[in-house]
Amino acid sequence: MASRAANRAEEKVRAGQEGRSGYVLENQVGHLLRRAHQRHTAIFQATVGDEQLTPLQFAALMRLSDVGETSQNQLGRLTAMDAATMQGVIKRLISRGLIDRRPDPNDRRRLLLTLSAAGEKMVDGVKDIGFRITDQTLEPLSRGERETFIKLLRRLSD
Amino acid sequence: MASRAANRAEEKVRAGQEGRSGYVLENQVGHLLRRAHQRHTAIFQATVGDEQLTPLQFAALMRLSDVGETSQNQLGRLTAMDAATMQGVIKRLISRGLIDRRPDPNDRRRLLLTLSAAGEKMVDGVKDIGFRITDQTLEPLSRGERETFIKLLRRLSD
DNA sequence: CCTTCATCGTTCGTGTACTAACAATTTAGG
DNA sequence: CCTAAATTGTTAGTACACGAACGATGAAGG
Repeated sequence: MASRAANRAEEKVRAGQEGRSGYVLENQVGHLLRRAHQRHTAIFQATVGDEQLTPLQFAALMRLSDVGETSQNQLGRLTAMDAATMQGVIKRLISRGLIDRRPDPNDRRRLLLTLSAAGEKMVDGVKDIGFRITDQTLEPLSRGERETFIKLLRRLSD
Repeated sequence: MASRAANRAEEKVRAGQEGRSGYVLENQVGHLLRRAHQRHTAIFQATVGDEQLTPLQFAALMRLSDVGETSQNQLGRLTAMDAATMQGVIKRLISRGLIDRRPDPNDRRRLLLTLSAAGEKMVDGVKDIGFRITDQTLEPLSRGERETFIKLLRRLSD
């Protein structure tokens, strides 16, 4: 085993007690948001299973299915992704044949995105999985708590 | 301007209405967690200012200040970081002279970490900033709502 | 017109985040 | 005691995340 001193510190930390600094990481929103997001990502990966979609790829596909044809930047805005991030996500989806891209005839700066046939099929297949993932993530809360939580969380994410 | 159709879709999405898929991204916890985390990170960067610390570097320093000397993996457990992630965070903190590292005399696999003098000074300087960041992140909520939110969030992050 | 300003998509650099594999240890069990 | 299992830290690979800078284009104004 490690050192006894370190173990004592670890137990103290697990119990949420403060150390020298008076700064308890477990009480800070940032830390909790990060951990909750980590947990959700793990659930996502496990539930989405064989489809091998990441959360962002999933969001982009669902959104594209909703709005039809759009430009890359616009899809980024609709999914809260940076233009640089979007670029990578789209690149991977195109290379997997789930999205088609063509130049906008009315604006030569733009690239218009649409779901390919395979993309449409993918969306149909995973739509329900999305709800299951949300359910599993919220599983520790009661029905009423879930509503409260979502309502508050939404106000912290605008 | 872009196409009218795309704009109509964008407005619809902003209003939280559903599209073809019946899957409203804005109602899914994962998406909201991601956005709230994004917002927090932005607040963190803006508030921490000149110190140039990232959230993870901040967490590692505060934790190390609490527990004193520990190994890398153990510090990772105490801050909810993967061993591979921890490795990178520590590498950067060492290269900035905020952390010292020495081999554990009782276990030759381990590396023991401590705050350097500069690290101690950094911790003293940024401790208060941490609370200010938490406050600013929770600013959209009332005092009672904040408590509720943290309590629920903690249950979703274990 | 034509010049200023904004937008589009890309690339680079830095920093999470996690899986998988690895060599070097240490620990546990027979 | 000795082998099998677990732990420690590292690396490689993939995927977000964002600031900053870029060239190309488009829009608005005088």
